[in-house]
Amino acid sequence: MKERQSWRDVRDQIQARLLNGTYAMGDRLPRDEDIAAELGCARSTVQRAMQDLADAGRIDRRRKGGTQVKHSPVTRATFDIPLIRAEVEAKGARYAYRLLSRDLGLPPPTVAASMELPTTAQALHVRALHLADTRPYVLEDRWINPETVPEILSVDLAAISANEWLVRNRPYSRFDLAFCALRAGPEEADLLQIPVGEALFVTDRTTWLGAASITLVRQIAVPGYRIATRS
Amino acid sequence: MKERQSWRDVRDQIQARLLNGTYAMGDRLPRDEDIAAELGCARSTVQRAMQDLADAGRIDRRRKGGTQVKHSPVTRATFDIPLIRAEVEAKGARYAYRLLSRDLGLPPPTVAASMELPTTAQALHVRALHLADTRPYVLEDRWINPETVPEILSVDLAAISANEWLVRNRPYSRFDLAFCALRAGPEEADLLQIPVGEALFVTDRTTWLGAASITLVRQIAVPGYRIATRS
DNA sequence: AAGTGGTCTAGACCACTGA
DNA sequence: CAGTGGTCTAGACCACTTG
Repeated sequence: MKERQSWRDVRDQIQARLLNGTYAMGDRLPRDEDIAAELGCARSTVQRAMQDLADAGRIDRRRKGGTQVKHSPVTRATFDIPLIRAEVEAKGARYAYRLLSRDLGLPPPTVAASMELPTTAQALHVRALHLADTRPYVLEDRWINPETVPEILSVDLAAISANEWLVRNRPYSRFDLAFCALRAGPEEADLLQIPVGEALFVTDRTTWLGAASITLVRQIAVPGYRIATRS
Repeated sequence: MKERQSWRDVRDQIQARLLNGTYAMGDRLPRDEDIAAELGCARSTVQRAMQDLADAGRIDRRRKGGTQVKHSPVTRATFDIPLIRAEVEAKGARYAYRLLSRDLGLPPPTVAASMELPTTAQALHVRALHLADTRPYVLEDRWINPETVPEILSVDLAAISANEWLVRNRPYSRFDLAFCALRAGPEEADLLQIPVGEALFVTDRTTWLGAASITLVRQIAVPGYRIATRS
């Protein structure tokens, strides 16, 4: 008779109560132990379910203070950011890559600051174009920290993209990511073969190995590019 | 002497091995039980740590198949999407809201399809402007399913934004979210008080209550808008 | 059929924090 | 200082998947 309950079942039951108003906004929920007794499972199962709801931003939990329904639930969304090669191939197109430039030099102050480089430190500046079926797809502008990744200086970046080399050879421990929109200037328009003034989707990323920056990259996608939560 | 280990400690130790090459790409890791014995903790602690690494897209786990280091780690990023009011106020600006239009009518086919509405079903169409210190900040174009949320028809949407009313009165159980970039046409330019052709950051969201759609909304932000992973 | 991850349980103790 | 969430442990059994 007694059904076995997974923590996901418990979470769904509690979520149903959040939705149907049994637990309304601002309410304090019963103690985990009481809910466990009511639902006929162990307290740790309730705890796991509650942790999930808290991670999703729907409840607040505090020791001694108990569990409360949030007044303004935060919307928290997770995106998978694929390798560009994988993304292109998933669309059934042929992936190609073209190195535009590769120079060792002094990065601009904003870049140096984002990567936490000394002001006198040089970095490897790489510009490249990713193509889908010979049509431009993403324009990439990257700085690489040669202190963290000295091997990169001897890699043939015309043969393999910096992105893929890094992913395969230098796993990161942490990264920052941001999205914004950018108006195409003459240079972007020329390289992406689009009219000046088109709206472009931009991804900025900095990756770190411990406290040391690995690379900072701006990827500029063609008009129409779109990124969605994974279903 | 024996330190107590949290699953986060265990995760960090395993991650260190992924970074320093002890476990290289494609390698198979020892069984959870062996790692637990080696690190001096319970198997469930290792299991929790491994689950976290798997969630982050760095390892693959299969029953009987064991745990393997991924060849192409997936980058998985989490964003907090705030209420616009909260976002504006967090920047120290005064939030205001202006209703532009409110009509019951037949949504265009793309909207009806996204919301899974019957082709003959009417929906509430709301257009509104969010302002920061009297300057336009976000332009919102929204369709609301009156089957799911009949009360919305009698709400004074000039007094409270549909967004906030929904958040406070009709929690969702699921949502889809997508980002893209859009070139400002004459209408957006006029309403946001910007030049035609500026690049705008667009957020599209559909929310659901169970299998029924609640609302579909497109939010168009002023130039310079940026969204970043939470640190 | 056997090996490995997935999860639950019961109990214990810890760590906050509000009264 | 007492109440509540946070986490660990040891053991058990389940579920998948590979050989």
